[in-house]
Amino acid sequence: MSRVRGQLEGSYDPHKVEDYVHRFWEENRIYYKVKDKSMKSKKKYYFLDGPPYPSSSTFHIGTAWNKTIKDSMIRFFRMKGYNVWDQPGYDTHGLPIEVKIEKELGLKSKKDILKIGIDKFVTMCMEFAKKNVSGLTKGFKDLGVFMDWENPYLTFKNDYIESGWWMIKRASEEGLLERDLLVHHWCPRCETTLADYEVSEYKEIEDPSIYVKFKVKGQEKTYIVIWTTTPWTLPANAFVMAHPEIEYAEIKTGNETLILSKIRAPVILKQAGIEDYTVVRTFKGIELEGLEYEHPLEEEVTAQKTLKNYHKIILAPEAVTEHEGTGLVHSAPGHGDVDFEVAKKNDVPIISLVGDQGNLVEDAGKYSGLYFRDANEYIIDDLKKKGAILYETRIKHKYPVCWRCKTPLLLRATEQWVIRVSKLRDKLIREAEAVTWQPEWAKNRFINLLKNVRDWVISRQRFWGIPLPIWVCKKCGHIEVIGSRDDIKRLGGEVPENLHRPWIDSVKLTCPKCGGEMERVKDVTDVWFDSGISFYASLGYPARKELWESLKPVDFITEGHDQIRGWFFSLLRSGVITFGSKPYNRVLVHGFTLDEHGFEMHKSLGNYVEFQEVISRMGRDVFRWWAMMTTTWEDMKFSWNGMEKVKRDLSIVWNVYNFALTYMSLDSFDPVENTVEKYREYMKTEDKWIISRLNKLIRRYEAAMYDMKPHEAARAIREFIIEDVSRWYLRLIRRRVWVEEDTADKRTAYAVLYNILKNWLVLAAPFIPFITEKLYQELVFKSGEGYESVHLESIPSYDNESINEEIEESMDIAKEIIEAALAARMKAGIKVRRPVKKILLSPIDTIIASKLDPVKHIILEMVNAKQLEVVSEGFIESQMVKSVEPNYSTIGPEFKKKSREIVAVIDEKNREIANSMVSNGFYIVKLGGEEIRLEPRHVKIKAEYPSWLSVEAARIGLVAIDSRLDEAEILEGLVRETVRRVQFMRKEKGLGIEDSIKLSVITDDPLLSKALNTYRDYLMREVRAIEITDKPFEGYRKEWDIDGVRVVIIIEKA
RNA sequence: GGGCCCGUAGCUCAGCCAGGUGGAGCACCCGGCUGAUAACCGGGGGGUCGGGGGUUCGAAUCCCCCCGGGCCCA
Repeated sequence: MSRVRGQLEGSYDPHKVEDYVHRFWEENRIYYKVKDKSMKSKKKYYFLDGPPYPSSSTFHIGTAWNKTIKDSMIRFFRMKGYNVWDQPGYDTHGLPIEVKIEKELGLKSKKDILKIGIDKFVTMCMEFAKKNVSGLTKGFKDLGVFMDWENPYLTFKNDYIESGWWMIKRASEEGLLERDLLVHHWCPRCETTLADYEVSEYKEIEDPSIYVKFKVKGQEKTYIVIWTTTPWTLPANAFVMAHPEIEYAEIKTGNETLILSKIRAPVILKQAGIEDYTVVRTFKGIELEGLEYEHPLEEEVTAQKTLKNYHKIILAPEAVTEHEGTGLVHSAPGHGDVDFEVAKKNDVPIISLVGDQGNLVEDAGKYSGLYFRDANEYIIDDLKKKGAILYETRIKHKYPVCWRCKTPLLLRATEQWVIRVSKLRDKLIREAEAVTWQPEWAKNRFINLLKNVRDWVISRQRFWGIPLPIWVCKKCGHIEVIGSRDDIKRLGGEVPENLHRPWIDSVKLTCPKCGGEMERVKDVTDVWFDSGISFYASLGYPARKELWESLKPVDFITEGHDQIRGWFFSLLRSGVITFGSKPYNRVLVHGFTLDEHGFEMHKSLGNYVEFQEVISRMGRDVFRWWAMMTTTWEDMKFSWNGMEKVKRDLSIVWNVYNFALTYMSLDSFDPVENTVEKYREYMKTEDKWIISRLNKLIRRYEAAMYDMKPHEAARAIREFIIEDVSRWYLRLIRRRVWVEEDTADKRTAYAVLYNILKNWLVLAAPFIPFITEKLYQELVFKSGEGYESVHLESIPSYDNESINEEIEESMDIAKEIIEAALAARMKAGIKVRRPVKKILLSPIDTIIASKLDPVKHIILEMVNAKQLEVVSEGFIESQMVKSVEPNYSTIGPEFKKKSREIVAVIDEKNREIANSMVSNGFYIVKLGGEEIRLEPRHVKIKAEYPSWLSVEAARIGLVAIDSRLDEAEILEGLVRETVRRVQFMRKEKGLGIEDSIKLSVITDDPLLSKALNTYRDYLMREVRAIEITDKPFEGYRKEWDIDGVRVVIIIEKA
């Protein structure tokens, strides 16, 4: 037989609960059972984890939020009957880990790495990643995240690398893969290119700022003026850029003519100390197109032999502004990104005159061998000698430096491998349009990014990453892109045990074209490559096809809004390259975690909070529920205060279940036997009401979860358990469950309470898995029903029939009336324990009166009144008593000496005067035979309710309490005061609620004696007394004062 | 410099999409209740709804500009 027999010890202690639940899950292998159940379903749900980067073994609060959102969603869909794919992942390659290892080993440059050996370096990177992966996994498990932690996808695994190769092969098959010369930031000390996202650090640095004259070809003493802060790029100058719309000026200074921006000219000339000049003419930049010039260093620089053929003005609005410079921009396509783009469009050769270590190359002629920044002074010197400098100064500005060694970077053209993603732009946009985004604005933001999509440079000159699967024939230059380990074998290569560098570097293939030896390109891929392919690579595709075939496409992903440009984009890009379609269907964007004031959390700012501290101060459920209640896609301001609130809420939840358990256990309530259906006919309004509320909750909750608004679901479950159950339903059924006898009414309350509490646990389980498990064990599983774990339950479906709008409306009205009536009682100074005779209600609408019937008993009990009377509109107001006060400021001046007597009359005949003023508008005072007419201006008319009527205005009308107490009410009040005191003493003595007592109440007060007599049975039942006397006996004795009446109470356990 | 998001009571946040007398919790003060009790309920004070302008009979809500914070890009 099943019956409730659970117990909760003490008050809510998150750590005790969570430790217990962790042990329970562990010992009973609950995760595996949940997973087994889920796997039996045919409804697939492919969730894909955005892999965190394991640069440390602990995580940020934001990461905890991220995983909590995922866990809650996964748990919901499992409990909804889906077969959820829940593999977590880690993004393990890349520079950040390389740097950590370099620091650990004290390495300063790329050369140092080569010195100790790539094999040793890469092995250490892998060990470092593994160590942190296991640390992070431990933390996520601790947070209660139910994912497949035994089988995470790790991007450094051979299988994963092989899946990556396949995509590059696909890109190559689609004609998207190319080797190209590209301008990128370069660190001359580390000897490597830096990806855009790595160029993030800037330093205040001093540089020359020079205005240089280039002589216009075929015109005497006429010059265009350019401005630069990097004189070392001048040897590589190819052309000059101008803006077609900007106004330029031709200016005569002495015997020279200068051409530059009209707006900038006065500023620059003033700086240069030239005051005597005339503006010959002004014109639009478009007129400058094609104007040829001579470079002042044509003789010094070897490369200028080629470049001089391109020296002319090219229109390039994207490169020119009027805010600084001269409106004419010197362009060195090998050392500037815009320059590079413009050069390509105009078929200008890309010539870079700086080598790997930052020294100018042979083609730089006179300057070859100089370090690029040192070359500045020599170049300026030469320009001066040639009279090519208009003006020279120095400026301080922000200049990008290497984030590792702080060396100033330079822009340089190098050969890189590129995937021509820009060719896929339209397809990317079309596919992105078909994705469901929450919130809506994320989609717009995403599409806008796609409109400006750029080609993808995938090669990096690094070590710890997926090696580029590209081999080049040393003999004929033929290129082979490898898509798998089998491809290596096919081309006569031997597959190394570890596919990373350096082992893969020594794999030689045989050229299928000429039979020559092929060598691998030394590069690895951009880190974004790794996580972007996770949608299929995590499943082992294409080596193993079935899994991806059966799971595709991804049903749900969620990450922070920085990943709109990051992972969401790289996934889509990879999806379109490989399969020509979007890899995911639904995206939920979440916010960032900021400090209490809305600023970024940073260890250096001192506002960083360790997640471990959150766990130890608040507990896992507290954090989870708090985080899940903040609007998912907005930034979350960290708040201890906010979590305190949630902790309190959880403590209320604990108390609610404790209440239920206490009484149900006491009465051996059998939840299997006593179902809600069985007691439907006994249900009172409050029962039907809470069931209606529950079904509405389920409806709202389910809609929110399917709509990817988990915060709405998390808030809804709070609202229900705190407001509807704890603050209302429980108060209403208290008296029903306190009854000692086994009544249908009590069983009905139990059946309903059990039902809503059990269902609530199931709904809340995805968010707060620990406390719900504990309470489920106590309330449900120990009662001999349900499943082994709450997480094996199914989300209940709602029943429209049970949603009863009429009852909910009635209850809302009842709440209003009760609230107003209690306020009215307070004004009258009558404690709730003392019954009152009557509540008067004067509703604003007759419909309200018609809805009172089902809730009348609730109103009467909560207000402790005997009667509820609906009165007509205006009735309560009509009870008002009018009175007047003399208005001295009018009486005095008008009546002078008679004033005193008139005031006396006003005082004496107050009511009469007031009524006359209201009905006639005046009052005649007879004073010593004289008739004096009092006008309204002489008095202040006041209207007040009589003292026995206490009135409170509510939205639904006026509510009043008739506070005149008869003896009957007084007696009853006295008994309730006595009951209260006995209960207090029982509690003090530590008696259980089921214990019976012997009771003595001794008093001299005749009224109390009478009360005790009259309500003897009631008193005995309330305090579970089996005997009552007015004689003293040995027991727990206490003297009390009940509103001035002395009474001695003695109790003893029977 | 550009795009997107956020700004509401001392604090944390609903309300904004769909315009109609600004809400909740915490904290503070006052009162009550009492076998959920280190809990709970009621009342009170507390607001230029970031600032300014516009649309409208009416704006926290819609539009524009500015300020502060966040993300992404240049």
